[in-house]
Amino acid sequence: MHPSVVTRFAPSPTGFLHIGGGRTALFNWLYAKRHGGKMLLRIEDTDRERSTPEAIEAIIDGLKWLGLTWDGEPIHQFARAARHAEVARDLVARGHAYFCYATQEELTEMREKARAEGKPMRYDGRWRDRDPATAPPGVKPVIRLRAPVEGETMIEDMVQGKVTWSNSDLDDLVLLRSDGTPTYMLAVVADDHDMGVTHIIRGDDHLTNAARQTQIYQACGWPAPNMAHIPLIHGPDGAKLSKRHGALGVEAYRAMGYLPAALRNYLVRLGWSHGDQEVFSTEEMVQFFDLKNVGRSAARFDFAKLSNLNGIYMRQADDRALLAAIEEMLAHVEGGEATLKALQGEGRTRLLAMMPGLKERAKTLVELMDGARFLFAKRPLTLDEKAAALLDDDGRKRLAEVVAALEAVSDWSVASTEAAVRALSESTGAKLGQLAQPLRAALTGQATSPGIFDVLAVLGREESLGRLRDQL
RNA sequence: GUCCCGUUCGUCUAGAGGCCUAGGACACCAGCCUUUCACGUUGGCAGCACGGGUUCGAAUCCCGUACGGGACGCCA
Repeated sequence: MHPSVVTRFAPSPTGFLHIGGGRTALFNWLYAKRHGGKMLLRIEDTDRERSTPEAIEAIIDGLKWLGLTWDGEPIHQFARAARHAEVARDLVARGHAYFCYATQEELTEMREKARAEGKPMRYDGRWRDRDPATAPPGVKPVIRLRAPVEGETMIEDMVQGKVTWSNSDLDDLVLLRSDGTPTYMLAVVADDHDMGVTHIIRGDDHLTNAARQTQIYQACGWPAPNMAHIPLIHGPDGAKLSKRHGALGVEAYRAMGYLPAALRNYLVRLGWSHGDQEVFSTEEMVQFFDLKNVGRSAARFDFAKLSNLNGIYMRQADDRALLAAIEEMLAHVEGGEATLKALQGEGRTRLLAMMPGLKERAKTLVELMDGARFLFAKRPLTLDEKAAALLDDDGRKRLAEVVAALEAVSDWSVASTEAAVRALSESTGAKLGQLAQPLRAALTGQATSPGIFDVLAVLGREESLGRLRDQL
């Protein structure tokens, strides 16, 4: 165990926080918490063309919603450009890097030639040992790493194990662009070093980068942090998660009515396991999380399992907390304002009262609100197909009997209405279901709902009887 | 194409040579419970990619094949 663990989540602000990034953040957060360390947040915005303030905001918003916190202020990588350039120049001064004047055309040529020969694309090192005095006029150079040409580069990855590359497969990468800005490779190494990062936990799409970054660490004379390359999350079709495959931002999951705790639980089990345990409180996750139990193969995203977990979390949730989550969801969903408005006053009271019955029957907050629609509906209700079928001639006849029985009830409650309907069932010989279903249809406009006597109680005597008479 | 990584039920996974007649969860199917739907509960279906080794013994170790994925930028 390390005395003080420092992890970091380092997204590039070119879009929202997608689900894979969310899991990477979660793993970093858990690992830091588990070891009593810190998780830093670094915005990798050195790509000035594609980085946007909106994306930064979306990422931060996403992390907050997911309940993942970081220590200190977010670090903006671009702000450290001067430091990066300094590291690059120092490397040149010490002979570990050099100026390269090759043009884009020359590079393209090299790439095509390599492809034609079936070799990996690599810069041929034409400026590696050339005298900068022979540089063509007017060409601004880049700084490239003078990478070792012989031997191997090896990393001891905490998830992938020992991984080695032949140095002959790795070329002299660019550290500093011709405009003086750092490349990702340089910036990452310099920042992780300067920030005191002890553990780099990131997607395994960075595995090959790890080799090149290791070479930079070596050139700088810095010890490389521990690394853990976690497998990616794939779409349902097994291919890389892309926008086309529904690589949604975490805020999309909020809008779909998932609870952050459920999403965290789902995400942590993608690639990580603790025996047969499926449901983890946040405390348990922190207590048990370990890189040792992270697998090496990619996982597919499965909405069915997420929904199942979400249902479990919803059923366990406190009614008021659920209401708060619903309001947060509505604030982020199109057309949510209208429902939000309906949740003032009476509507709010009704929803809260009906919550135990509703949360039992929904897997997402959206489903829950769908099932709650009848609470806000105005008379006369429009019936859906199944409800209409329940109120055929026979159904209406029974409904009339039920109405008569209920009209006799004065102290309106779950118990009293149930007693009245049960008594009717006994005296007429009708099964309870034969009375309850028409009742449900008339009261809710649907064939399914929470317990019908609960509905009666929540709606109240006047509204209930009104809705029933509307259907006679 | 080159390099790297992977492959246990449809999906997520347990499994560190005998405890495996391969376990759990989701999904699916059937039964029970029941005023509907859910919940709960009982049972069922279903998997070690393939081929060679090593070993008394392999899902577990080694090699190969196939398939999948990732990376090959003056993007991150």
